[in-house]
Amino acid sequence: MKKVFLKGFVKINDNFFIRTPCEVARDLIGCIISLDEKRFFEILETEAYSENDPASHSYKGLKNRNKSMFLKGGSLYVYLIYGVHYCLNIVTGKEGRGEAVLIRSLRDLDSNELIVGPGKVCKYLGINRKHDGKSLEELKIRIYKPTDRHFYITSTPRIGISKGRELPWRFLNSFYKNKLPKG
DNA sequence: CTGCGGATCGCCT
DNA sequence: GGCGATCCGCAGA
Repeated sequence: MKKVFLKGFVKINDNFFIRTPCEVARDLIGCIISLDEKRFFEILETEAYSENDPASHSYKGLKNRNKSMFLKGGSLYVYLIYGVHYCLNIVTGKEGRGEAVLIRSLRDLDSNELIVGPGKVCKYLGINRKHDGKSLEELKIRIYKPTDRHFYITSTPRIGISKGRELPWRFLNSFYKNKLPKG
């Protein structure tokens, strides 16, 4: 049992994801995520995407490829990028909003290893197309929130996009700033 | 029906 | 810093 990591953390409640993607993305920094209650990861870096946002997959409305992004908050939107890597998003807001938060990097609480980049995040967590459209609840994925923050949060433009650069919708734990991509 | 391009990564120079 | 890998939904014809 690695529950020792959860001292000072509480399980998030159902309404956590029923907020704007920016609020959720910011609030996820410093949270602990676990798929199996064996391995625990601190979320270091996230990005917010919304429907009225040219960088977002939901920008042009509901399509077959982005339909999971329009599910209710707490659902997963997992897509394959460049035919090679998966990217993990957690949907926010009410059903039909087309908003989500991309998980960009983690810290393995066992090894202290940093897992930097959304493709690597999915590789480490074992996230793939089978997770797309499922909810955190049905997958038994737990997220815990710190009761007190002991770090600062930086926001920057998002990584790897051509449109929507002016929006500071990337959030990261300032302590790891120089180990993460520049914004 | 076809061609394009993407919320990336790792290896090469 | 540049490029190739490798998939597939969608825009355009």
